[in-house]
Amino acid sequence: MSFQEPRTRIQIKNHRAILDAALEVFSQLGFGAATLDQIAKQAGMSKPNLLYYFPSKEAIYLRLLSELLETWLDPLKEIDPAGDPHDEIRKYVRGKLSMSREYPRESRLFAHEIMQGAPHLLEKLQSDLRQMVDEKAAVIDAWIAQGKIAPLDAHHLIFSIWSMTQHYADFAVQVSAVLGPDRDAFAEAEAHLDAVFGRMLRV
Amino acid sequence: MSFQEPRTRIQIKNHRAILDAALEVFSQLGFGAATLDQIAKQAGMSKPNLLYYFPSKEAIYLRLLSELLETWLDPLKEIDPAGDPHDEIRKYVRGKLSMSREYPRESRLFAHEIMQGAPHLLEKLQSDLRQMVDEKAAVIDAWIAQGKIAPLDAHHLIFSIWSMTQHYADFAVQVSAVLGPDRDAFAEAEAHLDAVFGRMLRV
DNA sequence: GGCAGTTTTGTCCATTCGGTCAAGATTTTA
DNA sequence: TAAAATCTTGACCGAATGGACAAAACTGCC
Repeated sequence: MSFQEPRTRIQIKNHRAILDAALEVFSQLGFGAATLDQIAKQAGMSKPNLLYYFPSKEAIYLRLLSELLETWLDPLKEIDPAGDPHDEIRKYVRGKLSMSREYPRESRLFAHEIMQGAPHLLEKLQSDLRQMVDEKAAVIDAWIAQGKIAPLDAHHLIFSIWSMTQHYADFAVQVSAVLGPDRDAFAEAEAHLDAVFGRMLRV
Repeated sequence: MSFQEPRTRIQIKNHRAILDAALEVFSQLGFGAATLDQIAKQAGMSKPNLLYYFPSKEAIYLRLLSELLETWLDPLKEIDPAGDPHDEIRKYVRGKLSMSREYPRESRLFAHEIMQGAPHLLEKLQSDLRQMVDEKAAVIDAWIAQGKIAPLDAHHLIFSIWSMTQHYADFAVQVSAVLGPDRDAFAEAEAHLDAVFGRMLRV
């Protein structure tokens, strides 16, 4: 038996432990290379017990993905067409960078899924994500038409924000290898990205 | 028996076929999730035959990685301290974007390795890569000190170039899902990045 | 304290994994 | 053309994998 909705105290605790452990393992190895034994060990329980709460490895993965996509889109939704263009975009950049710092595992899980061709997510990307991006790109285009920010391709501007911010989560190992152990990558990144987007958007 | 250096015509052909097939499979699934059967099938030969040319799965992977790192660093090496700062940096950006377009599999292979903690590459990153980046960052800092380009953190500027260009290879599926099938992501990216770095570097 | 329901795990299973080996097929060489 | 060297593969191995199952341990309730 497995559970659509955890009810008892124990179920809630173990559900959380499993999803957290699975996030840890999947985000490092990707779906294919991760094993149930690793996840069970990380969650501090036996493999059969883990399968008492979730019907399969894929079910755990899908649960993580579906929870993730919403969280991932939230900062984009908050871009306010009525706000100050520079503030709104820089707020979005800061929000995405914060997510890379606070939720690097989620970022890497997402990156693994995309790099493998997004087998479980492609449809959502083509519908939900595309619609949201188109909508916000239209807002940016309107700001450009009003001369409030510099003329840039709105879709690619969004890609640039995604890539520069997620880089600090997905490639954290490389970043710290290059910067050395004494520099605070995220603190520096915040100042850097503030400067970069300030220059980029100024008319 | 396996071969340090392929000699005969057949060895050369099969070596190439195996490395190409392995690149295809590893770049999509990462090392752990890829299987020798998949690689052998992709290379059009039996698994034992594949293992006649390489001693192990890891040996194939390591060969790919070691060839890759040099290729990957080459464009950075070509930044010329004596050249025009704007030209040199924009040439580098264009070079990296071209590599994402022409060698997306190599880009994704590298990304997989880094995201898993760079188990086979960490030392090289901390020595070779770090040294090369420090060297070129010093060149950029000198340009900034001379007032030739805008004052930005040189290391993070390099990270920004890496992330924005590699994004079009590593997240190609997402990019095309968002842009739709009719837009040419790479052509647009070239114009976009030209505009972005033009604005970013202008004093 | 005892009973029903819940939670946990030891044991097992079929499949797939990376890799071996010996025998056969093919190519090269003399 | 025939021996020598190279190339190829079917059959196989032990280990690890995702998952099944039934028995045991634990929990909450009367």
